[in-house]
Amino acid sequence: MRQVDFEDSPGYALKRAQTALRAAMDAELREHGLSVPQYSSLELLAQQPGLSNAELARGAFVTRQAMHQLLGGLRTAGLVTGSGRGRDERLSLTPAGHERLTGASQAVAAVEEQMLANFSADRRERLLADLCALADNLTPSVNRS
Amino acid sequence: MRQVDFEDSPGYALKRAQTALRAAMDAELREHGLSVPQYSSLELLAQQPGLSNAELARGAFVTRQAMHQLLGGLRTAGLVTGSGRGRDERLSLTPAGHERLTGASQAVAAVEEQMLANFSADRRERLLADLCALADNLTPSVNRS
DNA sequence: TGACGCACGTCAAGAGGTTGACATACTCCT
DNA sequence: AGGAGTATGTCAACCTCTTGACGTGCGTCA
Repeated sequence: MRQVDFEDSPGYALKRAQTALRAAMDAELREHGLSVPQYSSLELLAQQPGLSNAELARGAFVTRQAMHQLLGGLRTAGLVTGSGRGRDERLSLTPAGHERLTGASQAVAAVEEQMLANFSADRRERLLADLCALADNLTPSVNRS
Repeated sequence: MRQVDFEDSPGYALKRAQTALRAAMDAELREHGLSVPQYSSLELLAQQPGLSNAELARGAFVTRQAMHQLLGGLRTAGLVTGSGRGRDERLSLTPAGHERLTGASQAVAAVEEQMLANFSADRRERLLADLCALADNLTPSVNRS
């Protein structure tokens, strides 16, 4: 039972790679007490403090609603805090959030390194550019500010 | 508000591309009355008739249980049928299943073509190989039969 | 042959996400 | 200034997939 030919489908390969990455990240992050979406939110907030709920949701590729309840968990865990009320609340990481993130971030970096094993710097750069091109080709409606 | 630097993360780019592809496929397949997992199952079965529930589940990157109930829908829709009982049931597409798939398959091919717009044959081939390498690097435990 | 391990099919329960809806606030356009 | 369109926060209901568990059939090894 070997693959036939749909392995040649870029869509299938994309899904396969993403699924594998997700599983690997999930396994590593579990030891840090974080889920993948939680980690993503923390990383996003660390690099772009002051984001709102909706902005964070877009960055993590989930709906506002999903991010809303996800943030609830991160708040009660003391990893994320926010200043401002309602619509213009600006979110940021707590010291505990930063600390938790550093460990998790290293673990994720290790996973990415494993994923890119044997990839030269050139190849990595080219792959990154290609992936961005794929996404851009599929979302032409995005406004160019 | 432009991306900072985590856009350089291959993991993030991968997720972004996969999310965009999923959304585009979902929009196209909706017009054919199929969800993405349903289409994936049909495509898988068309290329590898005689698969079992569990094999199909692995190919579609979901659990046996999810595939089980997914198949329920496809069966009642008359798109999939099976011969054999219980454990060694062999699944295959009905004529209606094949017909439904051909239309959907064209739509998906169009989406993939859009995704790969401006990609030369060389670049496509290289990208495909790279994606497979990513997945393989993350799943070293896979047996080589 | 009997026991162990393992994959499968399947049922039930739970977590996590999405869609839908509503009220509010900001922006643009006339 | 006013009104339409749009983005946001938030509540509720729903849906899909996962995790957990159970019984069963098949292979392997002592």
